[in-house]
Amino acid sequence: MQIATWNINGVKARIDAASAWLKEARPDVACLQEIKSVDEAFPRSVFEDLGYNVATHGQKGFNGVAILSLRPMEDIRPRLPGDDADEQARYLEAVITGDRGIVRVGCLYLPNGNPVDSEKYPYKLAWMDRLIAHAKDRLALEEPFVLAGDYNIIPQARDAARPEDWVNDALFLQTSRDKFRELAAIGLTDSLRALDDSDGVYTFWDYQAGAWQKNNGIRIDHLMLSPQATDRLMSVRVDKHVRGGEKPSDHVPVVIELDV
DNA sequence: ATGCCTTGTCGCACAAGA
Repeated sequence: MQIATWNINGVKARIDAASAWLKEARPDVACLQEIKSVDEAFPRSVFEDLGYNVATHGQKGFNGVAILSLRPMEDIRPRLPGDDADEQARYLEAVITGDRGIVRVGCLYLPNGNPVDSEKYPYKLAWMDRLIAHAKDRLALEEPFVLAGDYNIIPQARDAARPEDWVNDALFLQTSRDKFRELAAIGLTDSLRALDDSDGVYTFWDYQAGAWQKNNGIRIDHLMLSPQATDRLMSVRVDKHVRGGEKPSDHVPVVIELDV
């Protein structure tokens, strides 16, 4: 089963690019972030016509996540537990049954956190604490579990073309990276690093200042795996060419293959 | 040091992103 994550930066603006990639890659599951759409306005039929079941957790104007799946989804749950007052649509979970068992997929859009001297940074850290708590609960189920999304975290200096540009940024601050390391410490494996130790692997290139042309990228989109999912990990790839396409998102898809 | 670009909301520019 191929499972992908992709921050599409607006579903309405990305209908053509998303359709083209889904036709080409045909992932079994695609976790989308920043749909920037309410549920009622999400162009479901575009994806249903491509054979996908659609689950959304949207919000007006900003944020919003969706899961597309060729197979039926069960136990669909929006919202990250731990703060009923949190209005931001950043988490959606579903269970999908493959030929050799189930996989639980969490689709997340972790807060950016900039500027770091604003309320946005403590919100990011608190959201990460809730994610760690939720991941612990899910790990206790001992299922194949994939936590896929835009983490807005550069894990290490080698995950940025110009790490010196990011030292005071919420994506690379030590406090942010330490919280990401906690996810690994409780038992989640970074699927890309499990199979690919090379430098220069990026998933985001800013629209500004010719970042794509200069390959000034960062790796912030991750698929983190429970031990039961890691045991089934066959491959991982970044579909970098998508960034050079027509009217692209500033992120590209990351795709894993699990033997489930 | 800041903006560089892109998106969505309705706006007659602005917030937010990373």
